Amino acid sequence: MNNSDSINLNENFLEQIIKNDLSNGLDNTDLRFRFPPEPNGFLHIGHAKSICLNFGFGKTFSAPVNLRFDDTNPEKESTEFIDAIKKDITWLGFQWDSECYASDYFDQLYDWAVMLIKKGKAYVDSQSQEEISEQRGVPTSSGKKSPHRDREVIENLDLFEKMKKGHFKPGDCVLRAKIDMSSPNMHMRDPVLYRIINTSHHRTNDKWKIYPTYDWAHGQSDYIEQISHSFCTLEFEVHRELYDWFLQNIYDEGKLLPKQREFARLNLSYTIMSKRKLSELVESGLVSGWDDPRMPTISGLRRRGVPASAIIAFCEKVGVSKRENIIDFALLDFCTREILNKISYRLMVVLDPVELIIENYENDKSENLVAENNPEDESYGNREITFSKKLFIEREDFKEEANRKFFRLTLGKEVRLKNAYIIKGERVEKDAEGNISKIYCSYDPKSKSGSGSPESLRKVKGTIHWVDKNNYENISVNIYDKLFNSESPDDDKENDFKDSLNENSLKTFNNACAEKNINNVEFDKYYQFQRKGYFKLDSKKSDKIFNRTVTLRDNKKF
RNA sequence: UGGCUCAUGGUGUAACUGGCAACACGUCUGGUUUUGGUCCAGAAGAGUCUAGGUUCGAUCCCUAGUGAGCCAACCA
Repeated sequence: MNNSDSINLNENFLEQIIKNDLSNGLDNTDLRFRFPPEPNGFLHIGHAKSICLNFGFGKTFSAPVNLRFDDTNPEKESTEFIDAIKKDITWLGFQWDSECYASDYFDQLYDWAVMLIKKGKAYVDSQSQEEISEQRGVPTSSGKKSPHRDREVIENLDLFEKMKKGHFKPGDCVLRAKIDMSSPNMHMRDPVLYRIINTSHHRTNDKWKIYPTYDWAHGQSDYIEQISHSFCTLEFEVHRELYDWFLQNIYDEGKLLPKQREFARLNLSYTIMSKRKLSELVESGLVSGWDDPRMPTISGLRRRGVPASAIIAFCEKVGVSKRENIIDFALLDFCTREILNKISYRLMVVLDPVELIIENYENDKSENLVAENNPEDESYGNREITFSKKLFIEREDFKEEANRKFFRLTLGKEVRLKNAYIIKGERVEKDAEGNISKIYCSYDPKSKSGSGSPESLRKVKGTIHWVDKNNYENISVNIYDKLFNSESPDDDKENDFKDSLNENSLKTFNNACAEKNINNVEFDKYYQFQRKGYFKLDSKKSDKIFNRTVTLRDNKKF
């Protein structure tokens, strides 16, 4: 039995719905799913949940999954987003069956609208948006009928034709379904099917002056593609009655009727998932772009160094239900570390260097030492690092005096230099401000790592990393922290979500010192800077800028 | 003056559809360890929102209440 095939021991309620339909006569070959993003922004981790869900069903039931762009609003959409979305889904490792666009169905949608008019189930309303909104009323009491509700079919047909041909300005009139102005469901109070928009569409250009609304386009697109199960998030639950009403009115005998079902969207602690708000961060320059490593976008996580497999594992662990939820970001970190621990190459890098001088080491001597590339996997092999009298160590790895919980370098105590020798702190030198500028130590020449000597086997209380001062490379390192201070910035109705932005979410170390092997790093590989966390090259262009993906798990107690 | 949905350890999901609540993250102990990582062993933490009801038996079914979310864009 293959582990990866046995992850989902418990099936979620959506899978139960599918299986139930199957046992009630639906043929397995009728199964078809879809992922329907609007191309008005980049995909985020919440979309990843939906992608894993739909494409996951595609895999478990051997059914096709369409990628459908819900491009019904040219004022907000663009091809830039289409390309980004396709890239992200591909990177996650999923393949769609057909690449579809709601805009491909505009002609069919128009014909169906005409059909509804002829059946007396749709009419052109020439009132203002304000008037329509006012008549719709409030959920707690019934609405009022539009004065145009009972226009003749011929007049409606003529008006709708003119809307299409551009005889009217935006806002002059809309096409509405004639349903029930007293329904307790606001979406059934004569919803709008078409509105006039004078904006060129990224795919149909200037062909259309009228565009279908979400409600009129989505279910019908599902129907055209013969999607068996249309899964969406909870906020669309109240749309379902309308979804079904439309389908009943256009449905052909013998064809499959798509079924909409809803699940709870994903929320991650200390970040936001609203595309509108993410877009605001990008446009205001508060982050460097949609792929800023602090963003919860798929592209941001990718740039930060989170592998696709970690995102998928995360989505599996999160589960699917109808409960409002806030997932602890620690779960994402866990999934990331679990993967990275196994696949990352180890290197030694000192982020905040202070000089260490070994007093009893020969002045001009230099030696080559051996280090493992990945203690989790021998096949990663070893590498050579150089060692000499002067080194850099991490500033925070030394304290003149420390309690016994401090396992690093102090005066008079021994500590091991990773892959090298055991040293003892002797004295420090300080600058005019009192900051430590040099640390002097002595080493035990017989304690060389891997030598097998009794001295090398001696137990010392700690091991620290280091870099040879005579042979290192200078790099820049971006350290990230959570983007927001509030656990749930989306939920704060009182304050602007930007008020809780964490000003310290990015800290850059420009003087980090890395062992020379840093020159061999590859863009598509993952690295661990030992004791400092997992790191990823920021871009293909620069080989000197690294982003910290996540820290190592930390149990220190001092 | 409404409709729909949800309610299980700190967090997220389970519970063979009625048989005294399981898994993961997190937390805490201890062991191993040349990364305070990994790995290994173990612990604490909910009696399932409340009140009734059905039943031999309720997390599960029913009723009422409470709390939370969604719905009044020509956004999706």
